[in-house]
Order: sequence, then C-alpha cells, then structure tokens
Amino acid sequence: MKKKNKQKSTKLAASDLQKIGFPAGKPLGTALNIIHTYYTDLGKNHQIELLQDVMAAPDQYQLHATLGPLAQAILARNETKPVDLKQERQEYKVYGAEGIQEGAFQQMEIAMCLPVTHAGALMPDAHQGYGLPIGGVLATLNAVIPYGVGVDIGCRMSMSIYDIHHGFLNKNREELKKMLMDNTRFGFTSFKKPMYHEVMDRHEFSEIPIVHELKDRAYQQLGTSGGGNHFVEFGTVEIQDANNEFGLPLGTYLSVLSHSGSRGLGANIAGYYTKVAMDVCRLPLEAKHLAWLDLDTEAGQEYWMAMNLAGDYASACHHQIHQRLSAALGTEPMATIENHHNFAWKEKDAKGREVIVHRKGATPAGKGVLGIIPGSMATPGFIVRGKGDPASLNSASHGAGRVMSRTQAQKTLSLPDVQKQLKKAGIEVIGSSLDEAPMVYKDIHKVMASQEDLVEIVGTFQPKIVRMNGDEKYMEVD
DNA sequence: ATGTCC
Repeated sequence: MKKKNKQKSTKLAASDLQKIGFPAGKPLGTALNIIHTYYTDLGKNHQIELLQDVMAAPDQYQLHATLGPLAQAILARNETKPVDLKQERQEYKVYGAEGIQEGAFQQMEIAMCLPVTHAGALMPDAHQGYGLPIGGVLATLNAVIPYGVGVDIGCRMSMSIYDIHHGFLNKNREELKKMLMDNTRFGFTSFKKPMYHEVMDRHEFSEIPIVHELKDRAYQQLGTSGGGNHFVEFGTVEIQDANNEFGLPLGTYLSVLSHSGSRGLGANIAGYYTKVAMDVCRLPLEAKHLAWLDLDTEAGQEYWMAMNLAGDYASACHHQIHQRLSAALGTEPMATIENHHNFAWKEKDAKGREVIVHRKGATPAGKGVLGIIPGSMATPGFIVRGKGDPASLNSASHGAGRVMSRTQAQKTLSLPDVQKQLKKAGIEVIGSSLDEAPMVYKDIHKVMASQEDLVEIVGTFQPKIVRMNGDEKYMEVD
C-alpha cells in the first residue's frame, strides 16, 4: 500500500495541480499531457514551478514550442466569463421527502439556481450523485447538462412477458439458470462474437470523432450488461389491471426483466462532454458538475446526437438480451415494456414552451406512458402507467433508492444473513455482492405510496432468478 | 456508471 502511494506521488497528477489552484478542465488536461510528454526528466517540484510560471504569465508562452498550447488554453479560459448562480432559487416539488437525505436536497437546490433552469422536481428514491442528484428531474431552456443526464446515458429497464405459466419457473430452475449464464454477460466479460445490430451502422459513429474512437469497444460490448445495480432476471409478473394496454388476461406469467445502460460508450461520451461543458461554462465550485452546453452551439448539438446514439445503443443491448433469452425459451414474448431513466428529452411545459427535461434516475410518467420501476433483487418491481402530474414534470422514481452506501453495505452486512433471507424468499442470485443486498434499498412499497399521484400500478413483478455482475457463486445458497 | 486519475 505504501509503495503504491510512493509510486503515485512521483508522477505529476491532476490532484497535485488542483492543490496549487490550477484551473480545471482543458488547461489542467493540457498541462498533464505536456508534462508527461516533454518534461518527464524534470523533478515534480520543477514541473509544478514551470506550470506556475505559465499560469502567471500565459501571454508570454503563447508561441512556446511545447508550452504554447497550455498558454493558449489558459488564455481561452481567462476570456470565458464566469457564470453566476441566481440569488433566489426556484421552487421544486419533492415526493417522499421523509426518506430523502440532506445531500440530495442540497444538490437539487443548487440546480434550481442555475440561470438556465426552468423547473425541477425530486423523486422519492433520490440520493446524492455528481451534479444533479440521482432521482432529480430538471427542465432547462435550450441547454443540456451532461451530468444532468448521468454517466450511464440511456440506462433503462426492459421487460418481456411470456405466454408461459409462472409454475414453469419452479420446475425448471436449473435450465433457467443456465439460460442466464449462456445468454448474458456482465462487467468486463462479453460475447466471443457479438450479434449484429443495425445501431452499429449509425452515421454518428463515423461523424463524431469521440464517438468514432469508442466504436470498436461498443461493438464488443453489444448485448452485455454492466456492473453495479445492473441485472437480468427471470421472475413472475402478475397483471392486475384488466384494461391493460397489452390485452393480457389477468394472471401471473413468466417474465424477463433487465436493467442496464450504454456501457463504455455512454460513460465515455458523458465524461468527454462534461469536460467540454466545464470548459465553456465556468460555474462556482459547488455547481461545477452542472456545467451545461448551449443547444445552439456545435458542442451542444454534438452531445445531443451522441446522447441519442448512446440511448439507442442501450436499447439495442436490451433487445439482444431479450432476443437471446426468448430464443432459449423457444417462444416470443406476448408483451414488451421498455423505458429509459437517464436521459434528456425535448418536451413542452404546461404553457407549451419547449424545455429540455433531464431525468437522472427518473422514469418518464406522462399521462398513459408505461414504465417499469424495479425494487431490489428480492422485492417486487412494478409495471406502471404515468398519470402526467405536471409538478413532477411527468416523472416518477426509477427504483427504491439506496439507503446504504456500497462501502457501508460491505462493512456492516453479513453474507450468511443475506443468503438466509434470499433462500427464505425463494430467490436465487448468480453473481452480485453485499452492496446490492435487498436491505441497502428503501422499502419499495413506501416509495410507491409516496408517488401515487405520479403513477398507477398495472402489474407486479417478483424476481426469482437474478443474475448480476460478480463471482457467479458468491450469493449462492445451500 | 466506467478497463473507474485526464
């Protein structure tokens, strides 16, 4: 451990430059590149001194053979006018406030002071994130905030309902487990030969340089799920609404539910355009991750196209997951439901004005819009129909929301206890780990109760065989 | 969320 720190400290890092107040964004990135390309032989202290000299008098270094680009980046930044937050923040509606921690409110309040903010709302599963809280909904005017969309662009839910009686599940557990093992991939694993999908032919892959760089890995990761809270699971779904849109008779069916996003593609698009935004939109420190791109600029248009591509890519991954599992089951689904919950949409507000609605961990819930709100690996998820509550900006929660951080879960929970609870509930889990155990989430029933104005329940899903990222034997019971 | 500090 000590060795590692010592090694790290000899190489100039972003943190060293932040300490001396070096401007974040492009100047910092350029500085590191130049130092690590041309000045590796210089000691760290001398490297810092050199950069401080450029920072103090960038105009004198503009034409310097190696330091010129850095000087220009600093000058460009100095020319960018800082953006002030509004003194008075706009009001926003909160659902299920009693279950939301202070950090999420604070972040939402900063977001409500942005000069581009039009309206906002906080969902009952809200918790702290980067910039906008997870569970935050923010409508802006002609501006898109990359971290208002989130890192996993287009992350979504997808469900297939089969004309198979739910009793099939208990009789065929081993076969279904094998289907999940054969047809899903998590984390750093992928399929040997990914299945073709037309999303890979999209022009954005050749027209946007950053997106072009990400194409090969995106192809390799097609049809895969990621890590963290991503899952693919078999379960039962009980259709409770006789007037459901699918024309399904009331009853309980076999179903597949998946949760995942745009993998490396979306994550890298998010990271890249957040940096671009922070270069052109200089916000006070506490708001810096809310940097936005004006949609009338080239960068704004480019992000919008890249974001939409990442969303469609996430959708393609889900479709392939369900396509593979349907083939393994030897049948086609009777009904499918899909919704993203990390995205920005062009929508109209109540007065007909076009706004950019960011939903960062929030389910679209316009009147009559169907969506899926998952609970946890052991608790129910819900097929929901939006009621179109304007105060929520036509949104609802995207899950139960965490009550315990990942590190806290690893520290305080007991694996045998969790295994015992899963066994008792008749739920098998492949992979995953303690930081996704059911008790790290809020009570989904309470969360649903706090958003009765936002959605009505069409059906209830109960997970039975769950696959997540991690050692496949880890959560195994018996 | 992510081959996770440029």
